[in-house]
Amino acid sequence: MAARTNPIPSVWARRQPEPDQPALSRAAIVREAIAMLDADGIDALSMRKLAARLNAGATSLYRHVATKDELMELAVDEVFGEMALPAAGSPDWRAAAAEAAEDFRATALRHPWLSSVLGQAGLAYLGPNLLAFSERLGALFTAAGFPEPARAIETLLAFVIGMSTTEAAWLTTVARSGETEAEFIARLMPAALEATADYAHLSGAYTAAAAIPDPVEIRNSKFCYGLEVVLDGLALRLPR
Amino acid sequence: MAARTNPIPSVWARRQPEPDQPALSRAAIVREAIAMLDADGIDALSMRKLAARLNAGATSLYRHVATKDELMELAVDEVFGEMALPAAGSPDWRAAAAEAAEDFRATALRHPWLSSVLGQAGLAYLGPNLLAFSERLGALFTAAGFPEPARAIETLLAFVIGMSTTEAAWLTTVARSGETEAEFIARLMPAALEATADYAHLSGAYTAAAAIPDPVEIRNSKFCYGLEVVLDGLALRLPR
DNA sequence: CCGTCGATGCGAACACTGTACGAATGGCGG
DNA sequence: CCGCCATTCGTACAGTGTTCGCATCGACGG
Repeated sequence: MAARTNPIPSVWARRQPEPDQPALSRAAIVREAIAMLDADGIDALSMRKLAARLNAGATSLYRHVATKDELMELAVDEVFGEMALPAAGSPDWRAAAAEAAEDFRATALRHPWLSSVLGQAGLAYLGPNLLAFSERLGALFTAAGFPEPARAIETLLAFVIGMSTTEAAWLTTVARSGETEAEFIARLMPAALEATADYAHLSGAYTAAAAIPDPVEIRNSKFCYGLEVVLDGLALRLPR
Repeated sequence: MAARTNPIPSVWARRQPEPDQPALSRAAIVREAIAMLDADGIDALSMRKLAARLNAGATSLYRHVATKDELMELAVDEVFGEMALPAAGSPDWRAAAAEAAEDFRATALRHPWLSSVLGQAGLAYLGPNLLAFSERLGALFTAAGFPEPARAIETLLAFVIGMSTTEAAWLTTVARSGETEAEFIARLMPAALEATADYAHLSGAYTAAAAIPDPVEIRNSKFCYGLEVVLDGLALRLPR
């Protein structure tokens, strides 16, 4: 028992708290997790790799976070916190709602892994940031005079989530290919056209889309079109 | 080298093809995978367990399926095949579109794992069944006179996917708890009310929802409300 | 009837994963 | 100075997806 398995503890080995490397904390863990998720996608995040980036042992994380799923919930709510709270007092409810929707989309595209998590956990977990966001959205629709503001929220969010999820998944696929979005489309086009050869409407839509040079612009206008549709439909629910 | 690690091969050990257990095939694998996914959720599906249910060795599956991800893509398109193709010739485009939307939702709720996969892979993978579905939807909107049928499809699908994803994720959470949906809600209510104590609109919405006894009915009417909103918005795009 | 060949099945192994457990350590209150 | 408690972390376990190479089998050509 005399011989320790560790090297002789010396003054030099004793690590002193580095002020720039703030001690392990829930906030630091979540922050670094988000950074890894953004950089390398959802599959690249493992507790071991995350711990390594924090200069910590793998199992040390569990002192601050119960489980990996819980860490994900925290990460999700954290990025929801990036969204600006909808302006509830605005006289122009349409503009305010559109802004909130676009902010949601932008956040989802900035963190494409978010869609994966939403697909599994949904909005069931109510973090404070999402809670605040929904509340303000409710205030917005109530102030606008909607008889069923909750329904309006749900409808708008469903559209935004559906659109952003599809878009984020697409961007993830593109990113995995290592190519530009335009390159990826160009490479995929022949296969897509062949697959849709028997389908008049689909192949027509594909060739039409291919004519527009900038894929980003296509996606933007897709989103705007749908958003206007939803807002128009909602406007019909306003009294008088 | 003389002693084989296998037991002495005898006539009795030699397996004869059982006609009711049709040989390993891609179709059989996909079918069984869907059964497992439906029964126990997405986390319960592993190649080994799947193989065991097929009375096969784990790695035998890879003769018929390149990768687990590919298996998932096949499973997704397979369940898309359960949907009825939208009636393209119908004079009432609204009814036909609504029917397609509800069919999509029903399918997503019958296979709640679908949302998880969509969140990761999106609609990037174009299986023949989803292709056919989209094509018919395109025909429907074209016949109805929409100037931009592709946009209409995308908008409708975004809403349906968003709504179904959220709903499926919720149902998965409920299922994991082992309780009825009503029981689960009842147990969650105090926490939800406390969490939303500071938020007038949210807690109001919660208490209002709690008054309605049947949670299924709430979800149905949520979906219908949003669907009507989207269809109303689309109708405005029809010429004249 | 035998020999060969391609397709199929599968056992073992590899590199990882999330996480439970218990031992070590360090700083702090008494 | 002692004892305690929060924190850290090495080890271990039960899995995971997937690769490799070998065994086996049915069909077919000679």
